[in-house]
Amino acid sequence: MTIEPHPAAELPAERTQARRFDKARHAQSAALVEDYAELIADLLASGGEARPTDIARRLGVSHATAIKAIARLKREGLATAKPYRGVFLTAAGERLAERVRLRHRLVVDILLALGVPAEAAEQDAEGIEHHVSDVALAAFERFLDRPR
Amino acid sequence: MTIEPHPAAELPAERTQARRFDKARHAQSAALVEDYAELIADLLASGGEARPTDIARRLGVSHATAIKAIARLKREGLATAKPYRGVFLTAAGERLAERVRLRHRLVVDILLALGVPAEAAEQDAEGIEHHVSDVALAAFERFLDRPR
DNA sequence: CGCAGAGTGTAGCCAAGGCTACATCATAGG
DNA sequence: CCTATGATGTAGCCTTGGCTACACTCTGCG
Repeated sequence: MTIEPHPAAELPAERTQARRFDKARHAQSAALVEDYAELIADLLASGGEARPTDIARRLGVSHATAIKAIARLKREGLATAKPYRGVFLTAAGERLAERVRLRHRLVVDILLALGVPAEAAEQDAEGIEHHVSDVALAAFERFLDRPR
Repeated sequence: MTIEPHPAAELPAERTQARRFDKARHAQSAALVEDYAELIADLLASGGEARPTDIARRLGVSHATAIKAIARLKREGLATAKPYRGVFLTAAGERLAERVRLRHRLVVDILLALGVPAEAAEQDAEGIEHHVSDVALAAFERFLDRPR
């Protein structure tokens, strides 16, 4: 019975921890949009075209799943797509993609700097990047700039 | 092997990337179980008791949600709980909790070593820890052991 | 020119992980 | 001892992100 059921006894530590988990859950929701934006930007840059099937194949999901996600990007004003034409990013979408791309690189570089093998670094970065705060990113940059 | 829609055109890079996303999605699913196991272990260690309501409050979810998750832990052989008694961990559950605890600490320590402020380190670790591979953890350990 | 087949889109299903609302249990105080 | 109240458990709903199945376009080639 460590916990008081009373009102005033709300431990701040408890609330802090709860808020942390809450943020982590929210980050998880943003991750999908970020991944799509980054991938679409990548496809547009390299191949010149971003088609739902390509996106789906790269992400390892069905094309239907990709199309649903693309619809979400459109709803959020990040992408545009007319039926049977490719997908494109709005200005906001490109800004997001760029931020994500930079963050991804930075996370990979940090992992490499810590001695993580390249393949593992790429793999882990895919999951980690969505949970790195701006504050941490800034720290990463400082760390890489000023080498050991 | 999975289904090739068209034989020769399957780029390995594409499959590699798809597999990475797939792993990240799987990690996300394991995260919930890990968080609960760690928290239950923590409550048992400090308070001596892990009650659904406490768990829910700490994680910032409703007690019903916590109870559902606890049921999952039971299904997976990680926890035991009899109605209206607290929750306990099986041997497997404790092993998991211990691994998670160590990993959490290691991630926080790495973030601190990189110059991330303490509060941000704790926050970010909550999300990051579930995506750090064993290979990366080993690298983190080496990095911390041999100080710059 | 027309059509086969790949690409695209739609519909409907599922599981997971949230929630609220309600019902049941356990227990501490009066 | 018995009841009020907080803790616990159950039911049912919602949303998200997967999937398959099916229908519709587009287009290159015969």
